[in-house]
Amino acid sequence: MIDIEIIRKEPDIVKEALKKRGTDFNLDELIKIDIEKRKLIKEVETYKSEKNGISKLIGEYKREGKNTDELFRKIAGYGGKIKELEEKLKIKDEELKNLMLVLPNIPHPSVPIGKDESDNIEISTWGDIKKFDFEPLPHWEIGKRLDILDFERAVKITGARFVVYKGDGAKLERALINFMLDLHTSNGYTEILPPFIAKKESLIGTGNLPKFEEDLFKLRGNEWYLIPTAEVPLTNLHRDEILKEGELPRRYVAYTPCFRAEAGSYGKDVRGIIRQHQFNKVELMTYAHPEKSYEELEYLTNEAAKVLELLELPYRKIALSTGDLGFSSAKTYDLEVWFPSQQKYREISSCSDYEEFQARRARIRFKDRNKKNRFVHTLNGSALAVGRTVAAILENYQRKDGKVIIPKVLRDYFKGKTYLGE
RNA sequence: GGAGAGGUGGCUGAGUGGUUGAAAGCGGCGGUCUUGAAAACCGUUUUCCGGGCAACCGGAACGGGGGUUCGAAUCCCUCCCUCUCCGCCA
Repeated sequence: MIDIEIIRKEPDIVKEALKKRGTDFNLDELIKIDIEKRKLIKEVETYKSEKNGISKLIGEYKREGKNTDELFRKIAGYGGKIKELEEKLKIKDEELKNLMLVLPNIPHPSVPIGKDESDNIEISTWGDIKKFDFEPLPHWEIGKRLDILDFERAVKITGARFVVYKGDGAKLERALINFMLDLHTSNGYTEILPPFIAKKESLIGTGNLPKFEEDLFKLRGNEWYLIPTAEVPLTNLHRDEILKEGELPRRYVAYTPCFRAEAGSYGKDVRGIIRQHQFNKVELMTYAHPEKSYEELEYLTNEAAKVLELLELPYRKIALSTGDLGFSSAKTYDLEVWFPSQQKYREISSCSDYEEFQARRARIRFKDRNKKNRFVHTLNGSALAVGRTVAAILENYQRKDGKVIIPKVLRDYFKGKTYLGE
């Protein structure tokens, strides 16, 4: 949620932001409703104030044993009038809230303006793209050949877009999770193992609801959802809390599986483990001081990139354009890892600064030096999506003889073994 | 699944239908004292909304929603949640 004060005082900033995003949103309608709402508040509060005054007098008169008939005559009409106005106000208030919840965040000025992902800007690249003297196989072929990924049986158990990891495949997944957690916890992130189910309010807090319900797996009527990312429990860890200024930044890391309905992604990435209904991810999340927010975004993105560098996987860092930016985000960097079989970089991490957009929705504040309650800034980023990391390792570390080398930093987790599936 | 207890401010915990936004204690913050700290003492300390440059004024909130009443933390209804015991269980 953005600050309604900005809409009131500088609606053009918001309109400009919506235009940059290519979002169709009737801001004037929202402004109209806000004005009507405030008018109703004024009215109803005037009546209430008068009524409260008389009510208080009744109390005093009774205590002093005075006659209260006159006061009762005076107060008679107020109840109905107030009730009527309050009903109107409630409707207006709900209308306004519903609109505020589907209004996207304002992009940071540094975000490149563009209509979609084709306007994203490459910031940097890292690592040498390996030249193969043979045709590199896609990761699903390698997985099958080594007997570490089993798609057929996953279909039998559940259906499409699921996978069974087996033997060294399962071990690689587990090793990566441990490797990532070990790295981040030694760099100031506190490890959290949260619930993998979240309630509606939590998903409203992060911005997944009410707008993107179709992306989620819902359980038990309207109450529970499988988390689409650890961002949801991590951001709601401090929902409705007022933190101390000195406690910022608070940095958390969590491993969780992520569940996504992937509605509308039908022809995309149907093969392999790039796009699954369930995948593992290690997520970084920071509650930052507003003044340190963008510094923190760089720190967090670097932390994610470090994983790729230690795994010696070539990647590039891109800045998402306004047209590609997520609903809640003010600025996002994506890290994309090189996939030899596709001759393409593919997203493996997304690091975003939400500024106070989520904090406002989830009421996460801190008390500053002047004892004022202010909203924190929230940030998060994948570090990394584990399934995609497995895919990238299989493809980048494959050899002509069919063997796949285990990245050096993971060998300890494999008791010093050099190749997968042996 | 069965039985019971309870939801009040950062925490513990009082609360009579009428100056109770709420006693008291703890904690936090500021100060006095001290070389410094502790202790002691004094003061201060919920949040949101509307209006105002501001001082401030008004409204709202004692799990959520509804009701009774001129007036509800206090009475009634309903939903939710938490805890304890028994059963079952990783």
